[in-house]
Amino acid sequence: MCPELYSECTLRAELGAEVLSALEEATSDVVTIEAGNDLVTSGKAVSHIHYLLRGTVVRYREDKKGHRQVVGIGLHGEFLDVDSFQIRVPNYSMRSLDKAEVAKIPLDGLAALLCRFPDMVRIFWTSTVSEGIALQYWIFRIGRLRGEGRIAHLICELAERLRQYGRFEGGQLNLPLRQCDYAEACGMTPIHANRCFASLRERGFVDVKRARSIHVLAEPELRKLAMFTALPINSVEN
Amino acid sequence: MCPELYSECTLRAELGAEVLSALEEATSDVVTIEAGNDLVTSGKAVSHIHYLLRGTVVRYREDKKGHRQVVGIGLHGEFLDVDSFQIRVPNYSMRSLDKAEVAKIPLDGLAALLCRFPDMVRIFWTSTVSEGIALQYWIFRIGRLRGEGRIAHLICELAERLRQYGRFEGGQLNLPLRQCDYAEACGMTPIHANRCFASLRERGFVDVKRARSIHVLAEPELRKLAMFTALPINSVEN
DNA sequence: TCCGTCACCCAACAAAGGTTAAGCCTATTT
DNA sequence: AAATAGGCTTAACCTTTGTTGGGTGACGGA
Repeated sequence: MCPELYSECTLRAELGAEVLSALEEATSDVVTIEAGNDLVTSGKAVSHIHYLLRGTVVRYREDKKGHRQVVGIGLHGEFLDVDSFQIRVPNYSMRSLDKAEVAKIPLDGLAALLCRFPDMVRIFWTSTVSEGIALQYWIFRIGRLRGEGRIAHLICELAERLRQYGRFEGGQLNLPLRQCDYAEACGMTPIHANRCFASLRERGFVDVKRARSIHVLAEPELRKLAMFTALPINSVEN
Repeated sequence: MCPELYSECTLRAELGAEVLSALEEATSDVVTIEAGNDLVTSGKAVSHIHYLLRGTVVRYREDKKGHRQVVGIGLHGEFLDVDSFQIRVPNYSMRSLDKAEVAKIPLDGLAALLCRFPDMVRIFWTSTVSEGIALQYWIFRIGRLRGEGRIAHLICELAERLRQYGRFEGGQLNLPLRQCDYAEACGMTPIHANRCFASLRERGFVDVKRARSIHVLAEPELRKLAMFTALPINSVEN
């Protein structure tokens, strides 16, 4: 294992150095996933939890016709599925959008760690709560906003998260999401997502050549349009 | 405190008798909430977590214009907001749909309990994970289904949960939800919810005079229409 | 008994979003 | 330099959903 595997972990401060190095020891593999491949497949038992070292991942549910609903986006430095510690057989899948690097921690190894460091349970619980709040935002986004607002809302969320991680330089949203990924996340067709991007561009709120690099020009207006409020955990404002 | 306060708790088996009676001791009040009143208000700090002894509660987020998006439904026997142990200031509200009775456990009392019974942390964490999975279903429902399917999907979820609690006798869904509550949960207008109910009735899938008592006539068809799959936790099938 | 309220119902029209079927641009491959 | 593929764009048409405005029946309070 290369040293400092978890140096960019977003829970670094909470977990502390000792736990991080214990996690590193418990890590069984570091694998590379090519763009478009599944890390986790719905219905197949998992034996590890995943930490994203590099890349971007979507968590999704698929309907009968193979249409995907994205229900979460994993950014590098995040644990992707601590919840699978409880659900051995997930009913969601996860797929990388670009070349990703993933650290895998076996479930039994994690179980041992959680016994050795009881604080970890609290921290992971808090993290799960945090994700739950984010899911409620996601529901609000799809349930109460129409196309343009949904896209704007998702852009705001991603900008907010990147900013927290110190990776939102110059209002630039550099993520490997394509328009069709935004569509799958926002519950609409790619064609409609395209209309929405066009509209946001016309209004001068964003500058988008390709969805993979969005330049946020007017975040306040974007937030207003999307009725976006910052997540309550890990933020001072509300 | 009357005895056996938590006798109908859905986590009864997991928590065990000792913890339940400790919870009962830690309970500071049991209050009655009239229909339509908030238990928890977005932006206002909470000092207690809530357990629902009687009644039905919706958790919702409100937009600027006061339109609600319901993001969760609490049934009696459930803890409504263990997550507020971490988020002191919630950004959601909770409202009772009928005359409800709620047990309140102060946060500091709960903190003491969690130290005394470390297993509780695991149990509450698992419960939070479970709720997260349910939220992903909720996203799928709104994101990938259209009106009729959404209503069907929500009916399936509620039926499933009531069945787990042994309260789904005779295919009768006896909950105080009105059509407009279904609408707020499914991200549509009450008028459209009405059209969807009419359509489900015409097809013979449900018998609805008023939404407050829905008779499920054809659950398999309903599930198929809604592409509903049972929740993975607390269920054998997948 | 009358009145008001609440939940549900309905119809006509407008707007938003899905479907289908193209075409365009750019980066990569050959 | 031509060929290809992926991501984006557009247009025409149709379905779904929202909007507005009104109507019904049951029920509880004055």
